[in-house]
Amino acid sequence: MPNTGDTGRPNRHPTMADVAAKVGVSRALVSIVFRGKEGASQETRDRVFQAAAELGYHPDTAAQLLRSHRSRHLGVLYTPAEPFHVDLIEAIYPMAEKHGYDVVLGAQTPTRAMTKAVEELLGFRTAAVLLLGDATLAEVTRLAARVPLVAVGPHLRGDAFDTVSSDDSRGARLAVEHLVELGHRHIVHVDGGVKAGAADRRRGYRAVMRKHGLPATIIPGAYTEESGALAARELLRCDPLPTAVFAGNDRCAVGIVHALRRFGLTVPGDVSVVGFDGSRAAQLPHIDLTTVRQDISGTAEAAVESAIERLDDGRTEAKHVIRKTQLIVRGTTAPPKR
Amino acid sequence: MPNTGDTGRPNRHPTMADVAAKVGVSRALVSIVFRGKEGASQETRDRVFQAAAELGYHPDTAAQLLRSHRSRHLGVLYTPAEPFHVDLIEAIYPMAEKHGYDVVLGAQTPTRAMTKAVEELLGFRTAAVLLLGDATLAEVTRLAARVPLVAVGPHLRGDAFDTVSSDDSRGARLAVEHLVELGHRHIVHVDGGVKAGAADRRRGYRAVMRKHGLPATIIPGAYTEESGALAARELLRCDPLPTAVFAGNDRCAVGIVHALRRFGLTVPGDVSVVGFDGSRAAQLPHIDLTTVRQDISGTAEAAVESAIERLDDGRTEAKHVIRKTQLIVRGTTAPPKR
DNA sequence: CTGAAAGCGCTTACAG
DNA sequence: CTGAAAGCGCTTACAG
Repeated sequence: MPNTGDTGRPNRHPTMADVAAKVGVSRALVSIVFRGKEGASQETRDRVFQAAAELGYHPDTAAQLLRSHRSRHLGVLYTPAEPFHVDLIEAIYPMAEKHGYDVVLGAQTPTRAMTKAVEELLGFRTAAVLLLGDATLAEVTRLAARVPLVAVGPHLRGDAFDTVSSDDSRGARLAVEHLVELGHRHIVHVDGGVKAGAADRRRGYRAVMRKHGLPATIIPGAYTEESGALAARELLRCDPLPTAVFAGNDRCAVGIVHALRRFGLTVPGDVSVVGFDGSRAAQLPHIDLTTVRQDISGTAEAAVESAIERLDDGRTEAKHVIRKTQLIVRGTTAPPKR
Repeated sequence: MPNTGDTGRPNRHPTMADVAAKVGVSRALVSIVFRGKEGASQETRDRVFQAAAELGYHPDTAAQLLRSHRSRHLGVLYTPAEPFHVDLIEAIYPMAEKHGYDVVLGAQTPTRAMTKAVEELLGFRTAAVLLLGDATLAEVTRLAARVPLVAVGPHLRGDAFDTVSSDDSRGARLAVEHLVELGHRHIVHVDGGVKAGAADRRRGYRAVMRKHGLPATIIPGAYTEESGALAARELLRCDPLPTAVFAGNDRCAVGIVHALRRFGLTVPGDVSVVGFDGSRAAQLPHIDLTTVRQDISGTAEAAVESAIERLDDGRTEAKHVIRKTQLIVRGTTAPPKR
């Protein structure tokens, strides 16, 4: 018995030829209709889309990519567990769409190194790659030799890739000046170690403290809630207790706030806390965190546009964009009671 | 002047032919080496990989997919902003890899509906789709007609798709029994509305309360921190104040804990709180949430294996897996003081 | 191992 | 609008 070809499996996708046959036109015409090119009457377009819908036809992305030799995909390398990255990719999607690009996500997870995620993206021949988060100059340079690259976050310079970063130093100064203006003199910084922007935030903190003749105290931290909770324990060992803390980022700040409250202290009554990022978590009503907001949609916009300029406008010189930061005063800062 | 073909752009990817030419072998042999098939000596393999590395060659996924007519990609539809989904995808990656599959992420965001993400995944011709989170029976059934489908989370039944869900009802009973055993009599449930598992968790709560002759009180909620914070305000209006709360999920529980502490109450001193999910957030030291853990890695494993069975073993009957839940007693529950 | 060949599902000119 | 044709970068037999 000959095989009928019907395996009963739902994954035999219809092709352009099926649609063409059903409508009674050429495959080329179907292609034209689906790409929205001129050369087909409105009536034909309607019939083609109608037939496609009935058949459940959708173009094969792999075939389109292969033949057109022109990817309309932006690869985005990100860490799913990083809330700030999630905020960024949610902003990247509409920006990419505006320019006619799709987004392909490359996830970096505990079991999946950056290199693995990169190879996957390059395997899909994405037109460009947006790299969120930390990366060394060597990594970025190597990647940029293979694909147009925009690094989002790290303060790196190079003429083979673009970057979009925030004015972390200025943001830190805004945060600390705010605390000083409220009357705080004993302000501690829980830093972000070697993570993106951490050095500049430290610098900004130190500069303001020096300017006001105040002693700088830095507790080593990281950009996580755990590190904030840990730092809070350190804080409690200080005598006298600092009246304010400038955290390396929002996640760290949230950890600090919760740990302090758990230990029976009030925020901002006993201790004021400022974060950094302006993440969604900071906005939650039970957190209501005073923070330095990075311009997330502006960053997403600049990153996508940098990629588009290289892709569609032929720009080849590097471009390094720095987005402004903004102090958002909310409920975790107040004048010191002591 | 003829165009040399060198545009100065870094995105002219080398092909298999380039590698073959460099090594001095046929393209077919390079293909064999890259797919790890037999038919090439160890020495040839080394030379091929060496040349590929020097050229920066990586196979074109689109071309492989197109020609082999056999996708080794699992599409995963998820919501980046949902921490529980992030925990799941991090577990899905290694499981998929174990079976020789790659993962393609389809993101559902505020600006990007599920249908859009689905079309993208189908455009890539992923071999199967794992659907995380909420979906209606109609949606799931329609999708399952086009691609082998595993729905993770929703308590749906159908013979066109597989599901993996948790024993939410039993989990809820474990949580509430725990509170009753501690001596609580006034236990409120902040529910998850129409979200996945919410109905079963409500049922479990009601069953235990009824069994012990206790009055059931349900505050309408959602699976978010905001809803928890909101519910905490409701709670404070209760007279007398309930001594324990069973939250619809961990995010909601975290919102409740924080809001209560912010209002000056202690957890578990004044109020005990139990969550649901066993998410990473619940484990954080400053939260230390008592919760009902869903078997995340077991769920990921079952979901991937269900897909693999349809793909590689030809299974066509539906399979509905229910994973056990487990009570994890941590620091947010204690005997009532009142 | 080689080498020629076919073909996956498309896009892209091109003559009619 | 059609129709035949070439080709994207691969995989997959197949004869040698």
